[in-house]
Amino acid sequence: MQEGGELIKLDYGAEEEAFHMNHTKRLQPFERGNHYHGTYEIYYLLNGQRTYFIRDRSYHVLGGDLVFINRHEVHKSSVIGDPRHERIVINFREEFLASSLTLPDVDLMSPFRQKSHVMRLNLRSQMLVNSVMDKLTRELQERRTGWQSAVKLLLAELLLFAVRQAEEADGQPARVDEHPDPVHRKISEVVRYLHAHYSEPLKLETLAAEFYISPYYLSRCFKKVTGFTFIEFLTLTRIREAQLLLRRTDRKVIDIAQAAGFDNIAHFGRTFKKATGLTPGAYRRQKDS
DNA sequence: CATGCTGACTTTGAATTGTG
DNA sequence: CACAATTCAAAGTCAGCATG
Repeated sequence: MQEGGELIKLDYGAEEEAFHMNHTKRLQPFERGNHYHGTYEIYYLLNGQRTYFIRDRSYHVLGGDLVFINRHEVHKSSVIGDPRHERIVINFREEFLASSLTLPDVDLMSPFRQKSHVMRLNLRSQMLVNSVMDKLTRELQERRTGWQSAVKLLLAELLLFAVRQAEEADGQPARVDEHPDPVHRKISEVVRYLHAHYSEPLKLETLAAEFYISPYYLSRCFKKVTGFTFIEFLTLTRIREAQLLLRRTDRKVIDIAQAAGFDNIAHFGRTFKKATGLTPGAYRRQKDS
């Protein structure tokens, strides 16, 4: 991972903390490897342009766009054209707001559940977001009395803004374009296919045949777009489904393994433990995260 | 750009044995 | 009985290098 060209980097708190903000300006190409986590993420691109892969498609993100990524959603940003860009990333946990702020008339988390992950803002809205970001930065830097409350309130303000913005945009769809690169579109199709068929036996070769491309090419393009290898992605999808079923149902582990696409329990257990650190049974008994 | 080959590496499945 | 761990060979994947 290249680190050159960073001009501003403000980090507050470790990854595990409830709230985390990072403002970075880059001149050199930079790829943050694919990942997913239990925190909500707000990505604000101040200028430049990026490709952002989220869940099953690539977005062409421009300066002034706000991106909302739900917990556990797979995402990865990468270069498109000019590598220079400036961006703010905010991560926070559910409890951060929920534990101290109850707003009965609005659901602040709704922006994370929208159909489109990217919100394109007009200049006026961008100014508003900029000012909230500035205030957040200042609070985090100066840490004056009550700064933690101030951060919560500012985050709530940002989210409330997004909720309203989403409502307005509902009328006139300010659609964010599908990614221009045909390879990205193709891989989006493949990912959607995987999301629909993970419970069946799948291998690269048949998948490639399904989409009329060579397995070699598919393997490479898939990695380039999603940041995951084919197997990594497929396993991730299956494990997450299994986790869901373990949490939400009381079906037997064997059935769940089957439903998630593992036709071999031994292999399922092994893979599950590697991915989550727990055996399926232990995971079910824990029931947090 | 799309593809093919190769060899190192990882994943998978069946059988078996262990645990509560 | 339901689940977990281990072992081992076969099957599958993937990065690097090569090609039209």
